[in-house]
Amino acid sequence: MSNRIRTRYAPSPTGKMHVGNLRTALYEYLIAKHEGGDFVLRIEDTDQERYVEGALDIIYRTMKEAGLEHDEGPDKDGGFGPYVQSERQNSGLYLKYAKKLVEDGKAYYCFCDKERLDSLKQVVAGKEISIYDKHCLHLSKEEVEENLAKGIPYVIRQNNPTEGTTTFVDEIYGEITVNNEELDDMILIKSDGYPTYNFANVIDDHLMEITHVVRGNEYISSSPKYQRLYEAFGWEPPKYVHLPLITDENHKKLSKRCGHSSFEDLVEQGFLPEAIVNFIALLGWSPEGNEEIFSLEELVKMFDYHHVNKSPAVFDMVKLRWMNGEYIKKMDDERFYDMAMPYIKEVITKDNIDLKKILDLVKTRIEVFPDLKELVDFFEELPDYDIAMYTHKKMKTNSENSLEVLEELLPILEAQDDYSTDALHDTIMKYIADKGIKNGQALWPVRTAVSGKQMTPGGAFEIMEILGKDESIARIKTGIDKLKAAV
RNA sequence: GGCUCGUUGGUCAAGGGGUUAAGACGUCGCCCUCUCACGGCGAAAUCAGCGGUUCGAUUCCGCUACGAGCUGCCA
Repeated sequence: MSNRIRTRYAPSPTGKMHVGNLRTALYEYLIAKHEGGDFVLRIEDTDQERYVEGALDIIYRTMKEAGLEHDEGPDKDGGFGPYVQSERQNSGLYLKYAKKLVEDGKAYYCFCDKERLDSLKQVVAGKEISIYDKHCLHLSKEEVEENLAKGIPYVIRQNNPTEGTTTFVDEIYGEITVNNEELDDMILIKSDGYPTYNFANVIDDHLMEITHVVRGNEYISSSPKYQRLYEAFGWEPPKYVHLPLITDENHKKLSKRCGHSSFEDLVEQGFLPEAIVNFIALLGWSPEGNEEIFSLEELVKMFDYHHVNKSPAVFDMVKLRWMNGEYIKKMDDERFYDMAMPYIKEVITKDNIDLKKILDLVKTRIEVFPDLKELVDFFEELPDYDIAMYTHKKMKTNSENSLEVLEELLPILEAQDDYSTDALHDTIMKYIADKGIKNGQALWPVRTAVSGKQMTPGGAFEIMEILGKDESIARIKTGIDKLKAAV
């Protein structure tokens, strides 16, 4: 075997891609690419019951969007195919290896039916558990042959010792030892002839020469059994890298219900793939310096799995939002316009307005695209605002002096045709200087009149430029009317 | 219940016998400013608890508590 590093991402086609799985895929990719190795995609579809139509497309699409390009996979033969377990199964591959274990006494046929298995179950602490009692291990070779000949459904189970201990080494958690009496005789081949994940994964990882098995923490307690499988075959076990769990804010496993458990959900909520990737890379791992914003290429350069954390990490949406905002701010304008346009069109339907200028205003003010809608809706239509908004202590404005300013400014603005930000700036600042007032005393009422909002992206000049002369004047007149009616 | 793993501010985390216990998000304050942001500056906030080892434990060991995972013919 060569020293070339090979990792694999081995999802089941059962639906959307969970962020925990995506992080696993990411780390597998990073481990391989950091060393110039191979990243393999293998589809584990041995459970036909859970197969979901279209799930395969989701896997391909998600990996593509996340930038995790695989070197080998169902669509890219690298000489270790097939890369789909159901196809591998067709050649009788798994059964062949299972039979080899049977011959060596490391596995055995089991003909126990559901009723007998159920009778083995017991309820402990409110949970149903069952440990197989090795009943069929004691069948004679003749009895087994006879049952097989009769066509009685069977499974093949691993034959684990009941004494002694089994130890395996995890790159993150170190040496882990368990008593063999804890090892259940897990099923290797199901009665439908398909292998279980537990078995197929060992066979395929070995056959595909996977050097680093990276997977979630939940497999750690099964690993001693895999270890025994490798030993039974006389194969060298891979390096194990078990990753800490990602939890929700309540420290519970991320569930489908929380709305941000899958890559798809996140994208739908307006998050950028590269921000998601960047964020999850930092869940359970941290680089050496103080930087936190990294491209995939940079992650490849810096990633070192030896620094992966042992403890679970909370998936913090607030920080993800911040990070997404950072990506938006750095995004080049064209891509930003493209991505933001569908959202702004939801709230602004008039066509005599420069949407790109509005988007420029909003770029540093949103963390996620849908945020922009409520920021810019006033461009579409002046809200029916309360004139209390004209009163601002710090600006030293109130209804009376706001009305005065607007009435004085109205003819000046009506006389002006150049509504560029610069021109507006010059004329209004001149008015302010001549009158000898603070900037805010004029600018606050004007901004309020043209926007009808307390807070706006951009100031009075920018808003008026975008609105244009007619609409600006109309809104100022509306402001004057509102104020007159109240004074 | 059993087994396994984990526990540094609210969150992500660095550090690993002697440190003022990094940094980031968030929070709060100040500056900038026509508002909101951006940007800049600053502050509050952490070693789960108890024992042990040691001149000295956040760091090593043990126990407890809490959390999580596994205990499927799911992966």
